Amino acid sequence: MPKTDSRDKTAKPPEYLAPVADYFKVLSEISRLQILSCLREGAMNVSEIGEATGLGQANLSKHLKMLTEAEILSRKPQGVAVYYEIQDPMIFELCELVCDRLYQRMQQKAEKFKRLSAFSPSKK
Amino acid sequence: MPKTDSRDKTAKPPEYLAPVADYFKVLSEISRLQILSCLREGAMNVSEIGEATGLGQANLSKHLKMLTEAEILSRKPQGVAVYYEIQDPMIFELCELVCDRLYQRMQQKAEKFKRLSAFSPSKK
DNA sequence: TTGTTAGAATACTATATAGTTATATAAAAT
DNA sequence: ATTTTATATAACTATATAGTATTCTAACAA
Repeated sequence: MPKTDSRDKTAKPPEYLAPVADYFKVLSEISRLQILSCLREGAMNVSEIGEATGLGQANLSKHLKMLTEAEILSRKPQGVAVYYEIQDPMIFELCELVCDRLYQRMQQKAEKFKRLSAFSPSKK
Repeated sequence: MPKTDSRDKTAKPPEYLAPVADYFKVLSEISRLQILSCLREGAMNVSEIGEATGLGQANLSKHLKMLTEAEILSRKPQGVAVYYEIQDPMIFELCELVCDRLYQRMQQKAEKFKRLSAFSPSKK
């Protein structure tokens, strides 16, 4: 019996990955991150979000729909206005993880640059 | 002096959100998640990844390039083959957070369905 | 009722990108 | 040197989607 690599080299079927990919896709657009960013402070109605982000009305409406369907935001009509608020704060965990990591990387690159740059005094 | 809402209603400038959006975008495609999924077990070369995922060679090569440029994978040529491996395991934290949450939601929906479905005995 | 306002929906355009085919490169084998 | 093999790159097509202009709906106000 030939000794073979015991790892499962077959990837998981893509169907199971689709919901995860879809979730990340919602978070992969600047406009939607802008919306989430300004809703951190609490609920806002569409007009307010529009002012805060500078997004056009129809465009904003579409993004809000996506975020709501992803169950990231919840939708609360109040008279003629509609308030949106964060329904799942986990997104901020995700964003912070990514932000922190990107920051670390920048720091590391800056450090490396400092150590190796041509005009720094070389360490002896 | 009018008492105004003290919240900062101005969203952060989009430039600062772009790197975060870009990062999530890398994780927002099934094919790339497939690649990451099968690299959990350790380094693999391109052919192996191709077999495991069923992705076409050129397509796979492009995805690997993206993942490498995002500093998620690292690239190790070995003779004529090129091995890729996870460089930043943080992605698995992210994926797990999302997976767990999606699972919770499904469970909650199942529970709700069970409690409310027309043919269950109604609680007295 | 009529008008006004907030938000959603529709239709359209422009751009980005996943996948594919074909070609290029470069290491190893002959 | 030539061939073979592994990977990368370039060119192309097809699809998805962000943004915008426009229309629709529904709540409230006059």
